[in-house]
Amino acid sequence: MATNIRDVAKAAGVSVATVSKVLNGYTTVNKQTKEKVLQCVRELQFRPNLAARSLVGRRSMTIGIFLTTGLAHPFFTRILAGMEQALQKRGYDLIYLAQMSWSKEYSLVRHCQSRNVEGVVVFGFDQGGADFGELIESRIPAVFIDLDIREGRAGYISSDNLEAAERAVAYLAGLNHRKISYLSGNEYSYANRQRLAGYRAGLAGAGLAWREEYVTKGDYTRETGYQAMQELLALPEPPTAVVCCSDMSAIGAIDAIRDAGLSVPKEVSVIGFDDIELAGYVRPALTTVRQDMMTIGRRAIELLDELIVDESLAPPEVIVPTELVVRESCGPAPAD
Amino acid sequence: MATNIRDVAKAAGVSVATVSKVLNGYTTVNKQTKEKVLQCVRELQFRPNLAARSLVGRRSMTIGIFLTTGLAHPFFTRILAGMEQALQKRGYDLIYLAQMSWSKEYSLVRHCQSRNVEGVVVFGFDQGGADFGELIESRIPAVFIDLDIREGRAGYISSDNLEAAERAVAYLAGLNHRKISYLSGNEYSYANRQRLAGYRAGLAGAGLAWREEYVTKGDYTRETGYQAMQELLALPEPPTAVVCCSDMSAIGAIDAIRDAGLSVPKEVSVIGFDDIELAGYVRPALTTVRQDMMTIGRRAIELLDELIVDESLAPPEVIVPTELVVRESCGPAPAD
DNA sequence: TTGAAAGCGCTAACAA
DNA sequence: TTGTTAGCGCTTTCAA
Repeated sequence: MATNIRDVAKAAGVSVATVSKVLNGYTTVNKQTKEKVLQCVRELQFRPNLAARSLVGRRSMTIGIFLTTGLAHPFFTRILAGMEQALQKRGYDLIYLAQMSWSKEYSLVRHCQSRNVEGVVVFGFDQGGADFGELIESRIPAVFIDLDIREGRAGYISSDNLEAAERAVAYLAGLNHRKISYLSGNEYSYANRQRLAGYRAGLAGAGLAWREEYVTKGDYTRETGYQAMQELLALPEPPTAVVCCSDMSAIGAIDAIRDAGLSVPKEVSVIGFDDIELAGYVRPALTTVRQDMMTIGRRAIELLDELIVDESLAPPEVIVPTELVVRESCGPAPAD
Repeated sequence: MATNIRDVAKAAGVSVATVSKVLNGYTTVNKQTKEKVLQCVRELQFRPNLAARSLVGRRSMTIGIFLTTGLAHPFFTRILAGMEQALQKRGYDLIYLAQMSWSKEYSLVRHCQSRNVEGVVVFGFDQGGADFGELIESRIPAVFIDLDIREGRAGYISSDNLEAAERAVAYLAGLNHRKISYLSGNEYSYANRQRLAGYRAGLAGAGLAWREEYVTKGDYTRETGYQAMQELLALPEPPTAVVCCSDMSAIGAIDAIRDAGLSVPKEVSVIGFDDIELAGYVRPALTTVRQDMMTIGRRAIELLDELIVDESLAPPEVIVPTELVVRESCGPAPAD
């Protein structure tokens, strides 16, 4: 069986209370006693049982992560990798809340409580896709990724989508493009809405008019990217440049452009979004907006830790800068 | 605060013991009492506190996952996605054991015990890279992925690497290749060793001689793939076909072939391993061995569950079949 | 068929 | 400065 606090107490010749005090950093312990206890802890490789500890109201050092996107999300690994260092540094383990199914029956809050989760990271929800009222009310600290919820003890973190899209448009305008389109992602996605706003701002900044028909619908996938691009190309005045909501949709768009007998970037320039691994491998290599998902993951944990530690902390909002990665899919606007 | 068993007991007008019995499926409860209790549980959305439950020796419904590869591993997401369904179905949550650093101080066993983890899946270790003696001794159920440990309550699961490499060689031999090379991954990787053995078997099956110089060193990465291929091409009698230990190393090899002024598959055929997303996107698209990581993930959880539930179960060994995905990177051997 | 009570490993209030 | 003890939420033995 695992060693417990009584084994340590016995070995050190003190009471369990003393061991507990040493372990919890109380200063009212004699220095020598403390040393003795610490040594026994090391020798026995004692680790307090976290179930027992959290049962008495102490910290469980557990952070939950909750997703709907499913694990298949292209970013998930990078976010997790970013979280890893922060988790280790602050002593948390991450529990993947798999027992969910977003139904009436299921309560994320209950799940967290039953597991003594100290805080939760939520990722992959669209606006209006789920009701987080219960979570907010419960006052369980929460950090949302890519969803602008900021209330009670819940805050959020996301890339600077607005600025990124604006810059993408400006970059294209600098290449003399005047017919610039935006290939949308999921309509209710916060990130997509921000990008759309950035696109609009970029247009304005470049002195270009907003054209309803230049904004298509889609859902971030290659398939809808392909389809949307086809529609764009069928327009009386097709765009010469497209800002895409994701790299996958950009790849779909490029396929459509190619299938229409046109070339990228000669006749149409394409900018992706995300900079997934694929972006550098496809031909032409994608010029794209790089999202710093490692930083987002790391900061998410840091924010959550702050929310956990400080009950009265104002709900944070963190916007992480992006980077335009110039590769081969954009070129000067073709002469009319 | 969260509802507890006493709230339920009060609401149902029974004792906590009765509620507990209902919750744990005891049959010694009056049917009406049971109904009443169940209804209160639903209404209050009661979920037993798992910390308390596991403290009294009951199940924690927690499975740990432990990696050294780091999260960046290309398969990790797919494995996790495979695990997801099995976890949900069997009622487990997955805890990512982040507090590790493979040092003398750290004890995976203690970590598991302190978190009341019922079983652990281990992924990303090379043979001899770590000592799992303590884990085996502890009798904590464990399932290793891609590492052939089978002892006590620990078993493993992996792709059929041997058969896969053998088939790859046979495929190439069928294309009339007689100078077939193996581009190695990490020397101490179990998967790599199996593939090497498969390569050898394939050679034998095709009546080809083993040539020391046709087996290179590497570590699965694009960089070492590039380098190894360069060495191969510098040989007096360079191979006309290469079986690679991974898709990334295959991509590196293709780069090297191209940089040497040769073409794939015209002058050199290349087979990858894994079938990562990229494999279908590079030019030429990679012919490769597809590993079914979703199945590996799912089965890993299922195996672990069986080990947890049945104390005396023999340590399992599961080999998952692979599939040769034929794309564009292999062709007939060039005429001499 | 039900309930009272002990105890899992730990922390913290209180007493010594 | 140290130890005794109650109690966290739950399960389980034993008695009713």
